[in-house]
Amino acid sequence: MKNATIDLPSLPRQRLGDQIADVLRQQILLGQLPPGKNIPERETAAALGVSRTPLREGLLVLEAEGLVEMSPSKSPVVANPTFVEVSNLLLVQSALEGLAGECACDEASEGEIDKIEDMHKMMLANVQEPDQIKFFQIDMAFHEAIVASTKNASLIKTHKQYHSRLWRVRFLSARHRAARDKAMIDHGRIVEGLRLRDKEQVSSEMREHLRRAIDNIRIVFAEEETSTAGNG
Amino acid sequence: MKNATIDLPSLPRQRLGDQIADVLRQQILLGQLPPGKNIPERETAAALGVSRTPLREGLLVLEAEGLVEMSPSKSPVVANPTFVEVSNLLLVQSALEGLAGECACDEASEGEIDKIEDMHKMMLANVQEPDQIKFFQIDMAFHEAIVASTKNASLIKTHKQYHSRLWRVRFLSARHRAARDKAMIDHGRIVEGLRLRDKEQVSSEMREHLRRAIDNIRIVFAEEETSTAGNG
DNA sequence: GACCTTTAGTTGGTATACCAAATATGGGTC
DNA sequence: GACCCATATTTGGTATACCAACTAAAGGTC
Repeated sequence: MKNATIDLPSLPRQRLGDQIADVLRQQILLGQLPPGKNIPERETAAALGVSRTPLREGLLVLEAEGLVEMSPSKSPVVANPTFVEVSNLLLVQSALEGLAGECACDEASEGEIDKIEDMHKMMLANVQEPDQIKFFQIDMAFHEAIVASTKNASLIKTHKQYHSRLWRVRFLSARHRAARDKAMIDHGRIVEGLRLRDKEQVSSEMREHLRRAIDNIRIVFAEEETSTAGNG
Repeated sequence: MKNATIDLPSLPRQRLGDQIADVLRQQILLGQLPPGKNIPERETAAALGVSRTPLREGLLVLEAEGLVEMSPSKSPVVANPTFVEVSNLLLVQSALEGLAGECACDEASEGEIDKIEDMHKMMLANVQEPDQIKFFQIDMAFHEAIVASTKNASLIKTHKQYHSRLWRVRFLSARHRAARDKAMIDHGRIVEGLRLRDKEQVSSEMREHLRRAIDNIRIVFAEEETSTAGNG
């Protein structure tokens, strides 16, 4: 096993547990720690070059976020949500982004809207590129930027957590060209509404954008169903 | 100091850290641990009859919920949110409850709506009682019951967290008779909409109900301002 | 040969011990 | 007498050690 020690700054600017949570969260989002994977405490702590105490604190953070499930006498495990659970998550996220759209019309500066529009244009330029990761990352940044422009710290934090839990499945969904095309249409209307500061339009477009995503994700789960059935 | 040891079941059915989080959360909500109060780890652990490790895990839970703030080399402290922060929390909660109202129209059973209506009637019977705590507790249970009827686990959990953070300030707000009267009107429309399964009505009533609460809470902060100014 | 029992090993849960940073306090100096 | 520096104490952060529950495997019995 390669020694995956994370770099420890001599001055602990941040709690080690939070840094560990960040590292593990990245690994989960990127699929290096796939859903269902065990995360034994001793082994993982040794691999990261830390003790069990901060590792455990990091795992508890991820458990609170819903990315990891812990149960007594069993190794913590990367969450593997069902379609219904993901659907529920998307509903909540749609409500959060609906609010974000409304607040952004009040709070976003022109400069922030400029940057949001830039992201939209960059996505348009990449919509037919084979490099899906780039497209997807800008997609996520687009949504994050709108939420950030509301300056509502609670909204930003809660949205970020749902973002993490939905990252993987939305990434799988973004592989479909049709889903990307639909997303671009929605994004265009959102940017347009932001320019006009039209709360009603932006709010409902963002809300419905995510609700439509549920259908795309149903396809992803159906594919996974057939592929796992083929393996068994 | 009285020994406030919590009862430890010989079989740890639940993680000790979570139990500790529950105990401290109750104490914060009830004002036994008022905003700004220090929660030193060693002292508190000793008072609860546990070691620092699980106490710390409990504190981290409360920090994630926003009820406690932790910073290096300083005792954890009970959060003391500003009006702007509370206002932001209420906006998010309004979005969550708006979604809950919509989903409840689809998912709530007739029996669940019966219980929700019972709570409403019980509040009507207590609206002019001096026992504000009882009125307030039913008020909170009323909102919780509607959210629970959606069967959306993520929504329930996130709503519960915001519920905790808003508990104290909403309790202070509920002392005002005018606020209670207004609440009863809103609740009546909500129950009516639930019976009719009118998503649009229930959703917008619940959303606006909480947004109106912002004004009541502004009054609470104004009062606190003057009272602290008087003390200084 | 199959099933039950026991035991060894692994897991997470908790307590304790150690460390470093920050702070408050007391003594010394100007 | 006031201000500065050194030190002792208290804080949270981390590592380690211990424990109880669960699991799985091996050996004995029917």
